[in-house]
Amino acid sequence: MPELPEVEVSRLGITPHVLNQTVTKVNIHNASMRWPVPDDVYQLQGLKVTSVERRAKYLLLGCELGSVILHLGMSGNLRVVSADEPLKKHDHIEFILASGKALRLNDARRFGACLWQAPGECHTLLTKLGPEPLTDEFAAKRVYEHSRNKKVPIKQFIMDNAVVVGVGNIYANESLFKAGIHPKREAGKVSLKRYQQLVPIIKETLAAAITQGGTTLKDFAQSDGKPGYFAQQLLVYGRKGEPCVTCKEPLKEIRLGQRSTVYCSNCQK
DNA sequence: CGGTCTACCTGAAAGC
DNA sequence: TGCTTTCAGGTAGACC
Repeated sequence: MPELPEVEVSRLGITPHVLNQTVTKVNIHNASMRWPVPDDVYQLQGLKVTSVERRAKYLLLGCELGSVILHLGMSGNLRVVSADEPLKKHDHIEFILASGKALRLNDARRFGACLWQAPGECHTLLTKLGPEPLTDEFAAKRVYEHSRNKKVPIKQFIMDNAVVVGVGNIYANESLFKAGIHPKREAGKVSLKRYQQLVPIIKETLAAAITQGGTTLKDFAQSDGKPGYFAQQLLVYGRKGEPCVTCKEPLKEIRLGQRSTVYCSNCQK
């Protein structure tokens, strides 16, 4: 999926097309996403989109009757196209805009979601989320304290939404490499000093990826269809066996929580 | 409670 | 060449 940078790039891309636009029609071409898409989503029809926000990897399109919640899963992406453009395979949901354009959610694997949240409500999916990584709430001291007595490997720890949201497999691998921390190290045994290095690195890595338009591996595209360019800056992800950029040792790969984990055994301790 | 594992789904790539 | 297996950006929910 799109990790946080890709979702934020999507938000930035669609906002000028969607914000303050009236949604003339909602088309649900395939309602079987991760959860069935509720008919509530049709409430957006005829209303103006008054906000386009992001919480973790969720996007929220607000109107006076509530908000549509979108999640891109592993393979989802959002595109803004002319409404008369033919649908592509896996274009499951579309929001036709008064401007003549359409916002389309394409998601081959359908791990994504489209849900509804009434005004003043906070969807249960959003209530248990930890701090946003790009805010001051995500601070080394807080993460350090949260990590005490945790035996889980540091990589899985920073991918836990209760610790910090939005850090997925790519950026977890990248951040740990830059911080020189072995991905398997117990979270509870990482010192405050090392969290003080890691936390800013996570923030910088995510921020840089947003600036680059995100990471395009295969599915992800920006809302105008162009790829993101951060993949060119990946130091370890997808580079198993290739030389470490620092010491030239071949990078190793292990599996943690069934996710591919690439690191340098020489530089990461 | 904390920790681990499965399940959801399509399609590209690797393996045979 | 073609069939089979593996793997992929996520994460809720089941299970121990």
